[in-house]
Amino acid sequence: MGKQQTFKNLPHKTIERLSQYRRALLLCLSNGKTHIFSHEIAKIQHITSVQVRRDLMLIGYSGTLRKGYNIQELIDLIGSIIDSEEGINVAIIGMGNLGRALINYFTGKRHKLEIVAGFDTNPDKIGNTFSGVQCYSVTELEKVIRKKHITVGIITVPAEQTTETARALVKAGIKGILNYTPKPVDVPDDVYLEEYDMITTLEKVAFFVKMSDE
Amino acid sequence: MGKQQTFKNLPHKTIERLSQYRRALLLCLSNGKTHIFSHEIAKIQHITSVQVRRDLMLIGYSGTLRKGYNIQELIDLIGSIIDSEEGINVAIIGMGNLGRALINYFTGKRHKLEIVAGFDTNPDKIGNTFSGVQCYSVTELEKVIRKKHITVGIITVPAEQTTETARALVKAGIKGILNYTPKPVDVPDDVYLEEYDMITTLEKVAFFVKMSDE
DNA sequence: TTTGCACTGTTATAAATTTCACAGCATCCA
DNA sequence: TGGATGCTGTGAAATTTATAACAGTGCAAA
Repeated sequence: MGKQQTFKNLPHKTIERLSQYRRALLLCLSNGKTHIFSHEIAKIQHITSVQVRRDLMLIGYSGTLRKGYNIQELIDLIGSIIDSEEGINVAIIGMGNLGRALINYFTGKRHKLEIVAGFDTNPDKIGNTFSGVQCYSVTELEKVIRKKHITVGIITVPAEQTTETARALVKAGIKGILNYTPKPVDVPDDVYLEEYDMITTLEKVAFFVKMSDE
Repeated sequence: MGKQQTFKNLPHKTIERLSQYRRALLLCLSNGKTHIFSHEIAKIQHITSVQVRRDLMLIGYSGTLRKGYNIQELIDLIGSIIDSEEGINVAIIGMGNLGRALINYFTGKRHKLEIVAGFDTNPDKIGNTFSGVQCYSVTELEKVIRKKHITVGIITVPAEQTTETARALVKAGIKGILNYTPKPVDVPDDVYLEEYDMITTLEKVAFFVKMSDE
C-alpha cells in the first residue's frame, strides 16, 4: 500500500495523456516496435519529451537508458492504472448518427471498457443490433442498466431530450455520464460528469484561425 | 486601438467558455429572459460565478448591479470576439456516421460558421446532399476548398485514412484542422490543430468512476 | 580506457488558471 | 432615512500545469 493510493492524486491532464499514450503505444506495438523513447511519444502527441517523462515518473515507471521504454510493459502499467479490473459496462442513449459512430468506433478496442447496450425511442431501431450492440427502448433503461451492471452512460440524444435522459440515468444508479449533447445537464455530486460540445471546439478552431489572420 | 488587441491574449480556457456562455445565453434568450446573473450562468456551466465574472471582465463587459448582464448585449459582444466578420467556411472530410452527425447537429446553428462541403470516397455518397451539405469526391478536395474559400477542415474519416487526409488538407491551404480520428496527425506550425479522441474522454470518465468506488 | 553523446529522472522555476476575499454600490425594506 | 442585502468587479493568493535546467548513466567510438 501507499503506492496505489498515489494514483488518486494523478493530475487530470496526466490521466488524459496516459490514455493517449496507450493508444499510441498500441499502434507502435502493432508495427513491431518493442521500445520507444520519450521524445518519440512526445512527437506523436504534440507535446514535449519532458512532459512524457514527468507523466511516467508520476506513475512510477522507469525506462532503460538509451533503449527507452518497454512498450508492452508500459501499456500494461497504464492499463493497471486507468482500467478497472472487473471491466466497466457502458450504455449509449440515442442511437442516431453520433451514437452509432461511437459504437462503430469503439467496439473491440478496449476489453476493459465495453458498450453493452444502446437505447432509443424509435421503434424501428428498438430490437435491432448495431455493430453487435443491442438497442433497447428507453422505457427499459433502468431495468437494463441494473441488470447489466452498467455504470457509465453516454448521452447522444437530441438536445431537447437531454435533461430527462440524464435524470433517468441518475435514477437508474449510473456512476458516470458523458454528455455529447449541446445542452448542459445537472447531476448529483456523486455522479461523475463530463460534457463535450462539438460546436465549442469548432468555434475555438475558427477563433484561432481568425486570429492567425490578424 | 489597444482594446481590440487584448482579445489576442485571452486565455484559451476563456475562449472555450465564451462559446459555452453564448450557447447558454441563446437558450435563455429564447425562453424570454433578458438579463442574467453571473451565478446563473455559472450554474449552467458547472463553474463558479467568480469565474464567469472574471471572464466577462477580461472581455470588458459590465453588467448592471442587481440586474445582472444583458443577455442580448453579451451574446453580441461574444460574437464580435470569437466570430469572424466575414464568416468562416468549414469542410467535413468523411461522411460516415460521425460526419453526418456533425452536419445535422450543426447546420443553421451559427451563421458565421458554416459547413459548406463534405467529402468522401464512397461513390454512393458523392453527389448527394446531406442536410443541405453537398458531398464531393476527395479527389476534388483541393479544388473545392480553394473555390469555396474553406479555411477549416474537420476530419472524420476512418483511422487509416487520417494521415493522407491531413496532408491533402494542408496542401489545399487549410488554416485550421479539427481531427476527430484516433490517429494523431502532424501539420505545419501555421495550421492550427485541435485533436479530440472520444476514447480518451470515455476512459477518463471510467477512471473517475472506478476511483469513486475506491 | 577515456571521452563524448544521447538518453532518463528529478528538482526547481515559471506560466496559466482558478479561487479567495473584499471593496463598492444600487435596491429593498423597515 | 438608515441599514441590510445581494449583486458586481478586481487585486492578491492558491493551485494546477508545463517548462527549464541539470545530474546521472551506460553505450559507442576512438
